[in-house]
Amino acid sequence: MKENGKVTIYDISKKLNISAATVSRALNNNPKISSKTRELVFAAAKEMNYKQNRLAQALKSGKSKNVGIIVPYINRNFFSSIIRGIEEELGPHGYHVIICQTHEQMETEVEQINTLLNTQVDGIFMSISKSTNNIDHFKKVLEEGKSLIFFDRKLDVPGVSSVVIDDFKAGYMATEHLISQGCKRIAHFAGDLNLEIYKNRYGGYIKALEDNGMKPNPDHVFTTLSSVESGSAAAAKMWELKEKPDAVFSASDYTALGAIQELKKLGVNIPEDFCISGFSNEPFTKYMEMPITSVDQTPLRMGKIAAQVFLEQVDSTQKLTIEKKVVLSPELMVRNSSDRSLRKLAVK
Amino acid sequence: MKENGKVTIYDISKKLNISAATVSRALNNNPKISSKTRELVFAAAKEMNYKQNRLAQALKSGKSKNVGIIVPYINRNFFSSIIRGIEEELGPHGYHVIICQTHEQMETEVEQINTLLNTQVDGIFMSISKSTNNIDHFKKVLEEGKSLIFFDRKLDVPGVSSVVIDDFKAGYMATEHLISQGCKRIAHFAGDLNLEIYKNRYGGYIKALEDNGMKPNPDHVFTTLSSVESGSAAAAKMWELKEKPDAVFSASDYTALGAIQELKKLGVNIPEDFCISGFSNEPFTKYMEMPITSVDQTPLRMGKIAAQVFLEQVDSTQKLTIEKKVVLSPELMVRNSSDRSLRKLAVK
DNA sequence: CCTTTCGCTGTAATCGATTGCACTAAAATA
DNA sequence: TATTTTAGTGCAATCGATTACAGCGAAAGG
Repeated sequence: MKENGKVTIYDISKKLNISAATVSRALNNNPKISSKTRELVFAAAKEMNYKQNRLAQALKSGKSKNVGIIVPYINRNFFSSIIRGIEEELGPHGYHVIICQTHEQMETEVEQINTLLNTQVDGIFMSISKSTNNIDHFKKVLEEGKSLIFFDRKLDVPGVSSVVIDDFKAGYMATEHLISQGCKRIAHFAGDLNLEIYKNRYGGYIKALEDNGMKPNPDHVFTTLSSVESGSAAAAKMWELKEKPDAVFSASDYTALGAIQELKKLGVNIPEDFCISGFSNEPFTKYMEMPITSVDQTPLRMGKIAAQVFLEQVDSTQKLTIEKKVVLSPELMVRNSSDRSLRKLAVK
Repeated sequence: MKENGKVTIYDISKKLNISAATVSRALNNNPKISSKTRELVFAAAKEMNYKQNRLAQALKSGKSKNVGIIVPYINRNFFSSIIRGIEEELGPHGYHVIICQTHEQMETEVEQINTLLNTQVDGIFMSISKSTNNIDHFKKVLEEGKSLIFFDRKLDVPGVSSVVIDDFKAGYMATEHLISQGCKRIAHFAGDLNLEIYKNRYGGYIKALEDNGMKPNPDHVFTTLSSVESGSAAAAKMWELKEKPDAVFSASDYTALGAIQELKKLGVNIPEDFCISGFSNEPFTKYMEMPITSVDQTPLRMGKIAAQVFLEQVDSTQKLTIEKKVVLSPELMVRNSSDRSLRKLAVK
């Protein structure tokens, strides 16, 4: 009782002179147990401060009620918001979330998956690392009968569900918005085009131009890393062009910020002479003196929906692999960096 | 072998016609096993794709190799960075981190602690919620022989280690910096003074004033919530004073930002007429057009050190409760919102 | 040649909870 | 009264890995 905080059903059974099986059944509200016994057991359990050992239960049942989440880095607003969404949706169902980071290394990713499987998680949520180019480790998860769910960054693996935003549409929306502001020569700061998400943003950008009768200009597309420095460098290069763009759709908020800083130095008026849209709706975008237009990926919602997909899968009795692909609609947050209507109103 | 991805040491023992005990010993490199057998076992394990079941091992050993982390919200840069630090330090030692959120509710906090204990975590890291006013649930953790470590927001509980920054010193440093910039009437935007951290920041502020021969003025202290709105409201009120302050040390970056926005509206020149320092070094502070001076709490380091304290405790064979209190030094990030030296140089 | 020692392996219990099956008494039915 | 239900419990195996203890064969010592 006072030993080490370790009270088991055996301790209860001894005290009550009944079998451990009866105690277990009583605690689980098994209808075969008389209400009298049940009450005795509950009273004793409370008095002795009994706590169920979830490890033992997990071992017996084969369900640990733990899920793993693997992301490149935890402390990125986008990822931590998704994690929050998953936790909030799964917590009430008795699940705990175990967090892992890959640091963008596929090697680490493989390792993390292995140890999560060893730990007997009931499922794995993840966003693949930039360097991931092989899907064997994902297949292993499925072979063990666990569900695997990709969010945001994914690869096509049969049997794996995914929750992503429509990056193509996002690119399209952002570009079209810039067009609606009267911009005629729209540039693009692209990310790593090997990643599906960046490819799609780029694709949406191109399509929006074409649909509006504008000819995409390869000189207006700059490959960048997701950093402020990379953004200002690209902006500087962009401004050396003979035919200068009058807007940029950036696949990252950081490059958008870098561009703004650089263009201000160059004396460009935003949004009068140049409009900018970023991507991700990072917290800082709305706090700037010149708030930055950006695409919100609704990470909290993404996390919650990924969790719901998982719950559907574990609840379903059918063993056959269900594969669900959810594509969420992004939301364009129009702000000063691209909103000319505010200025026009002010002029009136 | 192909059943359900479930290969156990028994499967290996059958295939090799040896006992499971031998397999277990071989896998654990027990010196009593002949190297010949060991090699056979390793070969078979690899071939059959054996994976150790950490649940079973945890149940037997009483060590789950899991730790819990409880924070108000995961998706706050400060907390997610601490979590990252803990994960990076503990991961290589074979630990997994389980994340929980309290949403600032003590009731949830108690619940989370209970389920973490049920899950047999080896230790718990946490930052208490704002509403926590009772320490019974913390005592329970110690009674079960698990180590408990507070980071940042703590309460004094015997036997509980903690890793915090020196908020008093931080308040002192920030205030003294403002004084060094020539400010004479320094205000303070305080947080909830029931929390130790805010009380200490306030204390450091007062002491710095006194040490510099300035008389603290109660009218210059405003209680705020950690939000932009609260900051601008406080700034507006502040500007109604007859004796207007010429600087503010804000206990939150968000209120600092709100103040900057409000003061700009009022036509105040920063930092020429008014200096501002925030607190937490939120990512946005350095991205602003007017980057905000702020106190960096070095959350990554805080997480890593908390993890080290934990490791020391589990490694120590002595059962006696070790209690370690680590106080880290904050770092003041001086930026434009309070740095007049830049302007003076420019004038020259 | 017999006994002791050492090296290696097997047996069985254990961690804590769950559950199919068997069993006992009381209640219902014939 | 004899027999069948039924309600309520207990027994024992199980999940997978670990480990104290026992045991066995071979080499070493007497």
